[in-house]
Amino acid sequence: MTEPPHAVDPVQLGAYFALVEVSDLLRYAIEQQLREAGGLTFVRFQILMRLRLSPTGSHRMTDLADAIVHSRSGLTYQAGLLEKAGLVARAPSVDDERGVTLTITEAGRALVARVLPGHEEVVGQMLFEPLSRADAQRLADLLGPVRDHMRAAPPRSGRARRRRT
Amino acid sequence: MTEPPHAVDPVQLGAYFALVEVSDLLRYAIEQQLREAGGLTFVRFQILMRLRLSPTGSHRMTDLADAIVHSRSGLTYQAGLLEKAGLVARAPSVDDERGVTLTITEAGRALVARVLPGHEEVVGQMLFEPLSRADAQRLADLLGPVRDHMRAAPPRSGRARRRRT
DNA sequence: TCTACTTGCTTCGAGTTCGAAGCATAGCTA
DNA sequence: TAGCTATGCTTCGAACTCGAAGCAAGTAGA
Repeated sequence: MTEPPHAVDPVQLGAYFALVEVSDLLRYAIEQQLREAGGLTFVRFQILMRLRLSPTGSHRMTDLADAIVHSRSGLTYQAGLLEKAGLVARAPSVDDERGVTLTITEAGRALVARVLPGHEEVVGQMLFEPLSRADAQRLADLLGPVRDHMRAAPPRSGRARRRRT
Repeated sequence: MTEPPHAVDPVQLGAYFALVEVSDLLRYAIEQQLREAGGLTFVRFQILMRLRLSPTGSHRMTDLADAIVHSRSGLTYQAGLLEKAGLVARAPSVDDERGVTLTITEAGRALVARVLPGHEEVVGQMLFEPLSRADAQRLADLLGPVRDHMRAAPPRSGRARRRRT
């Protein structure tokens, strides 16, 4: 006799609830700050950040969608808005005519530079004020492997993972 | 001379990014399961769960909105859907004529009972498979205080917190 | 190289979210 | 108790999200 495969015990339940609440509250606070500071949403901010962190300042649409855990159609929409605002440039990918490569513009970099300090302040206050440096390290050590596991594992047993459209 | 008040160091950044990714990936997996198992969204599931966990099976709208970190207008919308589906009942609060109390119905309880095993399985697989029991305890111990801090603290220095509408 | 399958992105429609504004009830202060 | 402010919820419009379907370009096998 073995245990049911993936029952959730009370401790796990507490961790799960706390995780959901913390991420929702954090996201809400972040959205407020970004909106006041630069008229950005969190999704758009994440796109700009990912582009900015890239050495080339660019990413393919699909890679970006996976990175920020967003549907491809939703990313198309957001890319359109960012392009219209002059914050990114869209161009067909060089090696694959189907692909679209997004590149952050100077205006995009400037906007990120403008909102980033306030963003860090919110994250610092909301998430890290109650955590010591060692706590932050522990949190990263716990969640890093979880993220890798989630990215690797097929979400439902057996069946193939459907990619988002 | 003191440090900048809330700069984010690389370790914190890693924890922050992992937290955002983990919660997004988890939410996506949960949404899939709930939809397949019972035509529910995560928001509706959270509402039903909160009601079910209450001794009375009821909650006021505002309390519910705060609990699940949702706008009041959004909750009104969802409550309407749940009521139409016969999963909750809406009634004016007894002690405050303005208030609305949501109560889970038997059909609501039945639906929760039906989708909960699969839900726990997804959470167990996605979130807790890479974590030992001690890890889960550590995660809860880290995130619990963070949640309490977020719920207590005014999000922006000085200014009064605007409540969601 | 023709055909069939895959992949990358966009378009589309339906559903969901939010904040602002509106309305009704409560509560407080003079 | 009259009037002011605060609170609880809903309505409304605009914005955003998703999956399905569609189209174009790559890829692999005969």
